[in-house]
Amino acid sequence: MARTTGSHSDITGPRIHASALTLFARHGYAAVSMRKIAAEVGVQAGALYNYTPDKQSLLFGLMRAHMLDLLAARATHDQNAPAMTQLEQFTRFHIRFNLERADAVFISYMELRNLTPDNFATIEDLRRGYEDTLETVLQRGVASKEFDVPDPKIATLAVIAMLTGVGTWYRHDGRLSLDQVETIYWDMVRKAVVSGTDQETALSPPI
Amino acid sequence: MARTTGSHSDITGPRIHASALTLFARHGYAAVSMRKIAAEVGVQAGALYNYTPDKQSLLFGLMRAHMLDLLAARATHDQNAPAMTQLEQFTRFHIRFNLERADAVFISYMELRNLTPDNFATIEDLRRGYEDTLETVLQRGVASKEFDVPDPKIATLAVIAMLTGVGTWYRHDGRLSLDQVETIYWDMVRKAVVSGTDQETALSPPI
DNA sequence: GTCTATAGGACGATAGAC
DNA sequence: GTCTATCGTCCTATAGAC
Repeated sequence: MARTTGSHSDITGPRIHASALTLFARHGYAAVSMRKIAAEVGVQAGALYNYTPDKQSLLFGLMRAHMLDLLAARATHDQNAPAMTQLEQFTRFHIRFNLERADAVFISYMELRNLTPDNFATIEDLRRGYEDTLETVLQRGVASKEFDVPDPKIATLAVIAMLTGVGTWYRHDGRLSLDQVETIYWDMVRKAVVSGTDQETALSPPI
Repeated sequence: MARTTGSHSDITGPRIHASALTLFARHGYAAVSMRKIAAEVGVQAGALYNYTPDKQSLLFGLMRAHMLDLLAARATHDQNAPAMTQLEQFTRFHIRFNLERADAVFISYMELRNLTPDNFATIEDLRRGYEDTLETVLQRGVASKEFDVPDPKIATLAVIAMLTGVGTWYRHDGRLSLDQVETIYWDMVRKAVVSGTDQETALSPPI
């Protein structure tokens, strides 16, 4: 340690991404300077430009990598299981995956407005692809009569918003284990999409 | 119009708040300079300091005013109605109020990290006060057996996250009216907090 | 690949004229 | 109450030495 010059390409790149991720999540993209990222990594600001053409590309790269990770993990799930099984899997997966990557999730939501239009469109496409995997499950559950939702698209957005919200309050040293949290949310998600108890269910009467 | 100097205290103050609200929501607090706010208002940057001691106070004032508005509107609701009635009222109120103030809602959530610690604590207290009004409804509904939720605190956060999420996609010229959206969400909220249909309800067995 | 140095500009906030 | 002018600082990105 304590060397002040030399070649470090193998480790500097990942360290830049890790530091940028943490700092962007904590203070916001616009509030974090390239100098601060460099200081966290332990290099001078100019050295960052060996790894990224500019600050915008650094943000976009972090968000894109996160979305691709999310889609890749989601793609491993069985898409032929019963809709109820798939919905539980999605619920538990979304909570757990997002809590494990709280910084990336936070950035991918909060910093959308700091993307250039092209980059924004790319991230939005990826996000919509993820949402579509849930919407498909809900549609199939409606078709099989496992679920009863008046509007699968809105139900998709509602479920994802509810689950993503866990990230705003969950603490690993809190009173509930991750599994308990998953179970509580799964209970609410399941009830929300199945048939109601016939009290004032005025929506989507059977045709 | 087109006068370049003079006294405008009656209108400049509100215009500064309105411009700051819009710009902060669109680009983020850190990305908006005092010069840009001044340009939007139609004054020079120095003039802003007749109305706010600094940029931080401007942000804090917007967030505080929004939270006080929210709490004042919520305080007008009947707190002795049946829990089911109160929950429907909260659901529709939260969606409608937040959609009518999309910029303020967005800022009050996204810019928390740009508040000084003292200001952050103040806003957090106000936010918790609002959440408590819903948690109280859920607790009363559990006591009266109208609701069946294993953890009212988590259900509170889950419901609020789900409802606030409407702001990320709702457009006034979209395919659904505000009332339709409220009804769809109320259907999901109601079902999520009442008793399930006895399939795998392993949580909180009756004592 | 990292350094130092710097170009060229924007930033928050203040001072003093009117 | 608003203006012009400015202080001192910070910014992104680049150039050239090693």
